[in-house]
Amino acid sequence: MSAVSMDVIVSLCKRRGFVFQSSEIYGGTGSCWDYGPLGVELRNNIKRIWWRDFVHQRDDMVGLDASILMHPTVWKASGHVDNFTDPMVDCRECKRRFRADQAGTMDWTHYCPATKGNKFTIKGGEPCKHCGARRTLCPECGKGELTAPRQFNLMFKTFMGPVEEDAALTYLRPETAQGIFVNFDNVLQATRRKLPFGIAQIGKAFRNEITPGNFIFRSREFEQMEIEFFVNPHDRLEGRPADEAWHDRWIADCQSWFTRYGLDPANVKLHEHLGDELAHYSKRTVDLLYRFPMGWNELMGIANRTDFDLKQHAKFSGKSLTWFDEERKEHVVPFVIEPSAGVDRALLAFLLDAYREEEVRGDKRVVLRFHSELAPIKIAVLPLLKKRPEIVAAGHDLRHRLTRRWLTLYDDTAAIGRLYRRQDEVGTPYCVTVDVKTVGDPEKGEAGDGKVTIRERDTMQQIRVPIAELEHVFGRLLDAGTPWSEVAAGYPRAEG
RNA sequence: GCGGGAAUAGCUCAGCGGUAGAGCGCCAGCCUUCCAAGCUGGGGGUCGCGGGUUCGAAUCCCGUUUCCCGCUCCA
Repeated sequence: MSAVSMDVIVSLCKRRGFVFQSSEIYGGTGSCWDYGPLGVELRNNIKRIWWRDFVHQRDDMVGLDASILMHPTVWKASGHVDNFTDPMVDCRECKRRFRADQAGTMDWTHYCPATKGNKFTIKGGEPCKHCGARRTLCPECGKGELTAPRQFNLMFKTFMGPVEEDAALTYLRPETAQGIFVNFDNVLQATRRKLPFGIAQIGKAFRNEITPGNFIFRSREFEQMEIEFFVNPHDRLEGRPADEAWHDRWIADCQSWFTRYGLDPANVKLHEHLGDELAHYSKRTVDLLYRFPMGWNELMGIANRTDFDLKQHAKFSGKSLTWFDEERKEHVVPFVIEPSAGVDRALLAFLLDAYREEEVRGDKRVVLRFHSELAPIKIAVLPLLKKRPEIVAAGHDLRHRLTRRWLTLYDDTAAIGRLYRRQDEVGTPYCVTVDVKTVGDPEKGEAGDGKVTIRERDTMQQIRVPIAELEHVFGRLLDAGTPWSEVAAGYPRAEG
């Protein structure tokens, strides 16, 4: 289990402006959430580094931003209209709920009239050996009748066109993937790519989940970061079919991405989908699970979708969706490896994993130990004394200079200890403090030394740095990723 | 959908028939030269919503909405 409960995180998120419940003044809704001033920064940081690491810094990836509303046939071709549903039945007695398609094949409990009502558990869809009856009642309790199957379609219907009766019925996309598949040929033509290559997209998706909940873990409107990586299945790589080898590479890359930005490896594990769990299109799917407060749950999935989607769209559209292999002189329908991550789930995992309660001089300190790339605010400029106009002016000046490169905040509304704790609680990695020595004291005829104190969040160590070197120092810390200990070693410690 | 719990200040909660409270946080001022110090003052809630009972309802009753936990489900 994560060390922190969900309630504590939900409360912190609201109090400090990370996440608000949608439409809260109207009573709210558990299936949608709004990101506040800090939440939107955190969220943008996650998306930015994901895009940077998986799109910009690789030479086999390009990006895409497809529209949310698409031609309705897309969803017929993809299988969502037919398959993105779960007919459910409920037992009237024991209230358990089953998927209608599974209820008939489950082991079932039977009170056999031929044996004076003895209780048997009978395999799968088989009849009773004694009386020959087949299951008619609840497979679990054997007593209750089942309700008629109810259809849940998890896609949001909507109408394209202002007059509802005349408008085309379509759907809010339930995944961003299809926008990539239908643009496969466009991207291929526009970028002259060769296999293997990938197309990435970040965007909103919508699902009418039966049971939304667990804060932002499962909501009806969420954002995905998806990659469709196209591979020639006839190629061999590392002695294996290329799609299988690439699948393993992507699993490893995704896992290390999450741990690189802060998730404790002990809180992350892989889950291999077996048999029934596999989606209808998938050859193999591996989930990356995170240890959320409610248990191990899916952070992202990495699926081998084979050539299913491109073939479906070729069939429904009548367009050829192939890549021409110059070496083998043949048209190939690529296989697709799909790493699909949820922005909101990533954000939640990073938040949970960063959260610490520490004891400092007998007081509790709440600190979010975000990776500095994730931290919403990178630097806080704090004056030690706010009644000295020179200090305040110097602080504002620093703030404006630094914020050209890093999101920086100025705060002078409390004593320094409280200001530090406020920044700790939202994960700001560095604070810069301006004091009397910085600006000097004209009354005593003392000149300022032009130095400020930098305080690091996790160690609470402080160093004294000339203002002229601040941008260089933060460049090393925040852009180059130089460890604090190494940077701090070059400057005198300030008293704490 | 089912079962259970809950809804009172920004947060955590007390109050359970008789003028809405505490702690923390927030704001202003005083003080203060580096880790939630102190003092003074302040803002902020028609007690989820709608009915009912009552002289009087945050409190009792009914309904409703939302949230949480469990079942179920999850590309």
